Amino acid sequence: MSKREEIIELADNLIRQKGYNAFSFYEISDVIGIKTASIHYHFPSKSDLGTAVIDYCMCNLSELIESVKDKPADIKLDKFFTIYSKIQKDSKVCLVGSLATDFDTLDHNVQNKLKELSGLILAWVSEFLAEGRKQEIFQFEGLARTKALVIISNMLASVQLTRLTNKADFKKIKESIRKDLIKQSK
Amino acid sequence: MSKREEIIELADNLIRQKGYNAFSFYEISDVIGIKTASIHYHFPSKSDLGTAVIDYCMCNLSELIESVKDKPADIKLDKFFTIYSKIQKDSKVCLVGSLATDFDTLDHNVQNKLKELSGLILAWVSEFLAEGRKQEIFQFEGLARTKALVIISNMLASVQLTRLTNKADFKKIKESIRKDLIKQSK
DNA sequence: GTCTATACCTTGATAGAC
DNA sequence: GTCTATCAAGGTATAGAC
Repeated sequence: MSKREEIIELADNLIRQKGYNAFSFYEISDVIGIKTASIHYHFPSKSDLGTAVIDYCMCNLSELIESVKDKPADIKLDKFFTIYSKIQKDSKVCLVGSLATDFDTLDHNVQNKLKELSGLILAWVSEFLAEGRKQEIFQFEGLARTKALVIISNMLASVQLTRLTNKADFKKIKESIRKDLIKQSK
Repeated sequence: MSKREEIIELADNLIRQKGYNAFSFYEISDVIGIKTASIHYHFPSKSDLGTAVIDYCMCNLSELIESVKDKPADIKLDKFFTIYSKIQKDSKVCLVGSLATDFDTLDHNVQNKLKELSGLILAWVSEFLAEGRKQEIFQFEGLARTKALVIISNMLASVQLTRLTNKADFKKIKESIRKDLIKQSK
């Protein structure tokens, strides 16, 4: 892994653990054994690093989407849930949620990139929800896009909320949503 | 309103707009016409101000809970939704969500106070959900506490997410949840 | 690409006068 | 209670040598 990638991955983790405004170049330099000035060689400004982190996240997500594109909708839902299960296991939060709370403090470049990321997530989830309903795997009322917003909201906030209540709550929330969505044979 | 209250209210707004680590004493001093040193008279440290903000939020919520305690469950649900509608109108986020993303950077006093606040919210919502189901106003499966977690998650994240997608999405999410919950006469 | 050195700014916080 | 003055710490960022 290149130093550039190392920096991005560490920054990603720090943002999701502490928030964008609380992590510093020094923390990165300290861990990967490189001086703060050297980080500026790879990323001239903190905003450049911020956008790179979001880009990295979008690439990973795109790969995941591609890798399950021929799988049934319920498998896609599982994959989607797994993203947040992993996040929650580390007591972190998701990138979108972390950056959304700091939105007003971000540079326009970072803001726009973040909107791209949320757009990608929303499009994917909307698509496999619609697909699952058509194939009678899922059941829900209204627009697929609205249902996607509801489900994404749930995951996004669950990882935040279970920092305050109980780690076990995450699983309960997840199972409750799944149960509501999966069509019961009555 | 006392200077102390002025400071708390402004800090509350700043946390929900920019995040805990991005707001500074200077911003407060600038707005309410008092020097930063004077703020330290009221709140020796930033953590003291942080806990005071959460306390203030808990007091307001307790008053709201008390004011609707004899009302039917669906009115309570409306009141609960209205809290987030107001937040969303200002493009802000809720205090719990904002502080949850910064959780690891907060002093223990602030962390504990925040857990108290989330406990209060969760207890109230669980209670009126259980009550509403018993009176056959609401319908849902499983524990009231789990359903409360799901609904709180939705509101908490909606105000964050609609910063990135579309302001109108908030209302759609809200209506979708309400429709799912309110018992249909079939 | 990475280093040293350093500039420059913003913060939270304190001391002491009024 | 509020002020002025001041501090130490920590942050991003740049210049220039290697």
